[in-house]
Amino acid sequence: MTKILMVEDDSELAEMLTQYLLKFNIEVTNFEDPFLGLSALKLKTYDLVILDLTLPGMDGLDVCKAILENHDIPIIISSARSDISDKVSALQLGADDYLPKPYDPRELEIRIKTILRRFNKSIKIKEEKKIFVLDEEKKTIKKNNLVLKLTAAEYEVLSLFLKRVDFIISREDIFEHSNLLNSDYDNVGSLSVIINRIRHKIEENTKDPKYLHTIRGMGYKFTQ
Amino acid sequence: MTKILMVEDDSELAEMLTQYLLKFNIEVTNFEDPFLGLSALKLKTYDLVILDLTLPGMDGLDVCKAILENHDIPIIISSARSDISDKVSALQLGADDYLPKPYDPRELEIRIKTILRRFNKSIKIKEEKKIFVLDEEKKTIKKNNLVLKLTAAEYEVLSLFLKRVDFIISREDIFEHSNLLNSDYDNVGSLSVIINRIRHKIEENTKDPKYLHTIRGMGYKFTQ
DNA sequence: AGTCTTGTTAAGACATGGTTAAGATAAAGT
DNA sequence: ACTTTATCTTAACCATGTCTTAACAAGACT
Repeated sequence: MTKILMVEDDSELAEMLTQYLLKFNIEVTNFEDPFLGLSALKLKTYDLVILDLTLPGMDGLDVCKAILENHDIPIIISSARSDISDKVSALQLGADDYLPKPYDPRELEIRIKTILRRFNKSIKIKEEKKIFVLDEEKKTIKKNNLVLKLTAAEYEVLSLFLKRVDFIISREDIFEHSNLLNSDYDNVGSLSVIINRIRHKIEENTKDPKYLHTIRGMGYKFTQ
Repeated sequence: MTKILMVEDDSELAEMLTQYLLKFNIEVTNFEDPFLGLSALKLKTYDLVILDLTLPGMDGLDVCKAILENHDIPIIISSARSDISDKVSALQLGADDYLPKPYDPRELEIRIKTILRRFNKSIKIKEEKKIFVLDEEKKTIKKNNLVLKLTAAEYEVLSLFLKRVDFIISREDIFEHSNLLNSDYDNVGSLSVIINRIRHKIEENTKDPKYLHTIRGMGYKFTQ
């Protein structure tokens, strides 16, 4: 379920939006006071913030700034002020979208989804730092920036896996693509020995491999 | 090319708009009679509908409703009636925009583009909402973006269900389409065991399945 | 000779698919 | 409402084929 923190002093509007977004499995928690909202952000994890700029007696842009400084979370600014400069400064500050009031709840819904999709992708990219790096020129494979000590045959096999991450590779395929290994398709036994040796060099727990998986009846599969 | 179906009884206005939009690679087909328009919608695929509310002798809102009930297509309402309640009910009904006549063709053009962009996005969101995704190349099935740990037989069966979502599949069919399972049509018992094992891997509550349903006397049915 | 690498073998660990039987559930009959 | 019957579920168990792995042998290179 998507959790949204809203800062909106118009409680009627807040209630309406909460009800509307609930239909799309989006849970909204509203805070009429921006400082309460800020402290709530520290206590719970939210996916997105909807922030009303036209707050009584204070500058919403300052709140926006405070949130961005302390949290890595997307923000949608909504505002009754039709001042174009507000829009510009909000986006410059790092807000993800700007909705001039009044707006259609569906519009808000769509923007939320768009932003979350975008945001989740960028999170994925962050996580996608590769653990294993193949250098074909130097004929080395690094794990966490450390060069693995591999024999020629082990390198051949592991590099094949690295070139086809997430794909199932049959034992036959491995023999075909490796000129080192004795290409008798019969000696499947020797391959599992090599796999075993690779595992001992790259896995923490050989019995429950994290990277080099056995796909029974089909072959092996490497996952980063 | 974008195809638009228009329902407008002012043929002069219709012709003007058609000419104008053609410049932007938008093809407009106009129907002066809304019922002709409705049946045309069933025959051809359009990207968007522009509907005039002020139709002679009938309520345009009913037409709007009829379209929305039968088609997943964005609608722009145009109307000479400056009644605010018309606008509200049109949008509540599910129309995407409301243009009071008279309007600038350029305005129409911008709205069309905005709506189509938005609509395409929301279609994408729908697609991304698929909980189960089958990757036949990698031989994996993901639930909520997480690869399920399935045995060969389990994969065979579940992938068959994913290819025929919402259809009832008989036990016999499952045996026919799976080369893994012992194809004695007698050992139906083993199949329910496999189904049971799949359920344990994909359902939260095995006793009350959300996805893999039993259709007593007929077989099973998978629902996303 | 000594070290390193690859292949062979065999024991046994393991996963998987099938079997069974008891129990749960739903539909039909009374 | 109740019993009966057919159907489906599910846990436990087993047979089987597959995979792992240690130990050793053979060869290659230094």
